[in-house]
Amino acid sequence: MKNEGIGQTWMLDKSSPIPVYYQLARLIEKEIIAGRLKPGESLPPEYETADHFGISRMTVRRAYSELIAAGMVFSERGKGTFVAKPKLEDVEFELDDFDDATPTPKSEKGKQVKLLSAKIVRADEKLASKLAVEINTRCLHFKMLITIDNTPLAYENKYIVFTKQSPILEQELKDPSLSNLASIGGHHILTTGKRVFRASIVTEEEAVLLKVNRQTPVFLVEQTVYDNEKKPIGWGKSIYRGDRYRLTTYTGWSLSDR
Amino acid sequence: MKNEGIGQTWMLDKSSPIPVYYQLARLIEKEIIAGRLKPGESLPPEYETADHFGISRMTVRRAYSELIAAGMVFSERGKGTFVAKPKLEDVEFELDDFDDATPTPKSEKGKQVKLLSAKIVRADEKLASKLAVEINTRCLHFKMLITIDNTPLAYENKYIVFTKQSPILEQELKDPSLSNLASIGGHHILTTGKRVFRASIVTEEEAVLLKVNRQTPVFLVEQTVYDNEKKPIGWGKSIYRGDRYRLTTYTGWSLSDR
DNA sequence: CAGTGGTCTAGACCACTAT
DNA sequence: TAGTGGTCTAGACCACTGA
Repeated sequence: MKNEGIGQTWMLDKSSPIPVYYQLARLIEKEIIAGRLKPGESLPPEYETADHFGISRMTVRRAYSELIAAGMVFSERGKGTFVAKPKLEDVEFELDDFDDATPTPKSEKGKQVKLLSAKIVRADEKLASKLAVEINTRCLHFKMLITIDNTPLAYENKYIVFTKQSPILEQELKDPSLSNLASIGGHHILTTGKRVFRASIVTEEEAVLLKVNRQTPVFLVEQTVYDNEKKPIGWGKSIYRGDRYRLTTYTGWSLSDR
Repeated sequence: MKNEGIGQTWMLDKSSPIPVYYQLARLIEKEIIAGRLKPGESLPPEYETADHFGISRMTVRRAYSELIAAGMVFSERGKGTFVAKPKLEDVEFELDDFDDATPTPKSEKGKQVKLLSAKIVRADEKLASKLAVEINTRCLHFKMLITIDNTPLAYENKYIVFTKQSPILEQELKDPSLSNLASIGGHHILTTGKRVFRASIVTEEEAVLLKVNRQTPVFLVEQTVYDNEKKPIGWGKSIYRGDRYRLTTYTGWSLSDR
């Protein structure tokens, strides 16, 4: 978990108009993105980094703070500062209890992800454009069904760019989130993701899989996962039962509840 | 726009285990929430606050930073630090161009909000529970239709607790967002809001209003706006055409694009 | 115990804004 | 020019962690 300093050479330009703390933060960000600083590993302690670059500890703290605010690292008093695990799937849906009166959040126990199929496909025009690859490029395709207590809740289709060294390990399919799937194929740490939510109605096929009536409302969720270089490496289209899922957002001020 | 210092008396306890910067931030937050520091007004300059409380300027900066991070204030170099206008409706839907290939965001020009009705109603059981008031409490009820180029896009029902001094001014109904509506009735600055999104299907009534077919998918958006004391003061239920609206979220790391 | 991050100080110089 | 926020320093003491 230890780490041997950041950047062999001086890469901080104190005479630059760009603040030192920002230069340092970006430098560390690059180390993380490049994979030379991996999730779980520790950053050099503040004193050390300050020494190494000949800057004040407060300036180092400012740099670390930026990374903390971005969610890339976290610190623990008395222990150190560590690279965080990227959380791409953190805008999770909640299961809708669907009873307006009782805000009791149902437990997600019994939640299961069933892999319906996993195969290699050739990108058609649409998929090729989503993944920004040539048509006919080979991609991994996963179909999954999410159930709770054997009731189907969601149906997911996920595609990731196929990169030769992609042995599909049973083990890695236990949590087939797009970000985990993408990490199978030697891809780097993921940096960003995008989700688009639409309100829609089940198709025939989906109705059968989800065991719901025709005309059942659903969330249609399109998710793209990007590379370090912001190139798409994964794309997915999921159907969430509108009668079981909801999405909640909070806005506004308040120091108190943060 | 000037302001005469924060807190007449010493309210900072330097011997407390609670950090001074945090005490100060909360103190200023209270001033803002209480309305003694209004949006647009300036906070005392950093030097002055530091002097006033006998603390270092860096500590004041840390406090101000917390408020900036919370979105309550903002600073401008050379000018000062100012109380921000609360933005409650900032998780706006985007108009869906609905053509997957072209990500050209349609302009929202021609967008109009038509007030269908505005009246005083008595809270039924459901509304009473949403607004945390007694059944039969009087509330203002607004029905609105949002159109663009005369095409209906969304239908909104909003309720706010009626507080006697609520002269409904035409002028204030031009932008009938919940937070603006709520400010009509002498309510304080709003602090927080919650939105719940569901996927659903239009009712008969809504289909007529929105001029869409039966079975059209829609977003059902429930919004609650809270008081400084976190008591609900407004509640709304809106229907957004699923074929014209979408919701986008971004997740993950990256210092670069912030 | 030594090592870490958390807070705080009392200065400093700078860039920007307004007058 | 005076006033503001933005950055940075070189210390300090503390609370917490782990061996």
